[in-house]
Amino acid sequence: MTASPTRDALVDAARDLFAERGYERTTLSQVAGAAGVLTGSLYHFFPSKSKLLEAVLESYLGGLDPLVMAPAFARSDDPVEQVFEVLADYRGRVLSTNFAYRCPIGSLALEIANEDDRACRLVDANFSAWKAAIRSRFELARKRFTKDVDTDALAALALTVMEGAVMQAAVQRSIEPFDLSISQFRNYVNSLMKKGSPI
Amino acid sequence: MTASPTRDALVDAARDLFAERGYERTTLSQVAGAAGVLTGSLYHFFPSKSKLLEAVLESYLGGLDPLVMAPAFARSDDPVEQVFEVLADYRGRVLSTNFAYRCPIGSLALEIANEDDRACRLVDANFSAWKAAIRSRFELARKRFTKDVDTDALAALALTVMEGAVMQAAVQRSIEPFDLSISQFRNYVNSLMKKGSPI
DNA sequence: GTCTATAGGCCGATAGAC
DNA sequence: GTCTATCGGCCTATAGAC
Repeated sequence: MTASPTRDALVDAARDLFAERGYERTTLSQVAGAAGVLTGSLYHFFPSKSKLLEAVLESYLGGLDPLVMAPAFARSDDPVEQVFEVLADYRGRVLSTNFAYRCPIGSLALEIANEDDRACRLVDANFSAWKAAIRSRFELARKRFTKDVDTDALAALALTVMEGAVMQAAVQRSIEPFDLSISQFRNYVNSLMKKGSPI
Repeated sequence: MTASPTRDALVDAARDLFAERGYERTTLSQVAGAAGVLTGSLYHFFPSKSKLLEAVLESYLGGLDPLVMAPAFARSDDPVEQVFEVLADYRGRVLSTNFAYRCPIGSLALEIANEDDRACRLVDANFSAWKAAIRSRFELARKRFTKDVDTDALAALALTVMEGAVMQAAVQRSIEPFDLSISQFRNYVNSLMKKGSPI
């Protein structure tokens, strides 16, 4: 809401700590400390830990297009390939964190489901926006599919595959299950496309 | 290890509470209370909360075949259909819990990753056993696939799809993203099989 | 093996000076 | 808006009687 450097620093710190350690394990004094203030100041901006979580989820929503989609889309002119560039970026996050990466939205989703309705709705908004961005790519490629493709279902599967693949890579501390899953998804998308217009 | 009614009750209670509320949100007095004892007794069997978590994950491992795979496998003689019966059971859990169901192993995976090495390895063991059971079904159907199918990759994708689909259903409080994802997975598996031997 | 009782610490949140 | 100081509570874990 308000543009305040302290507020921004608090949200940034909370976002990083929630992603690294989870919501419940992160204490407000850790958040305040990482932002360079004390908890008294934190409560000036956020009346509760839960409201801070909502601000973090809103920040993810705002960062989706500029930080997740746009950089991947920029690396290819082929809309279908753009989808796989997004997935390739997740692969890069898994590797660059030495398999510590977990999707922060997915992790929060499972941690707070049935506990925090407002936050859950914001997770839903993040998922919906993610799928809408991916779906738009498949829509652009509609002419190259052999049949009428359900781009809604394809986008849901893309998110499903990303979440499941990232989760398995983290547990196994190996990129193998990620690559196996994505390669199968690619096979499937290829199977839907006319020959001569491979991805 | 030791067969003790109290110990069993503690593990059962912990399993249910961890699944419902997560590991961090569950307190040991809740676990003890649900098992009908006090925390002093809990510490007779488990020297720490982390060791109780390990016992829970071992109990999931022991329950995988009799509770997850066998009932689904029993409903069909077709090994490929058996895979989809397993997924259908997850669908049933999502619906019967009014969308509160989240895969307890996947939830623990994301909650404890990078926090508890021993527990993480047990999550890995659960995932590996799940994939091995599914892979064995695809192996039994090997003759019906058109090409040499990578059953390892297919099993990894099956777990990926289950985890991602269950997660989305919980967030969206709707079965739609689950069904969309599974229907796409079924399309893919069908596309790998010889015509005249559909699932 | 189960109990009572409690240690010791950290947490979310608040009050109020500046 | 940021600080100091602290409340009240709950947590994991322990000690020791029975």
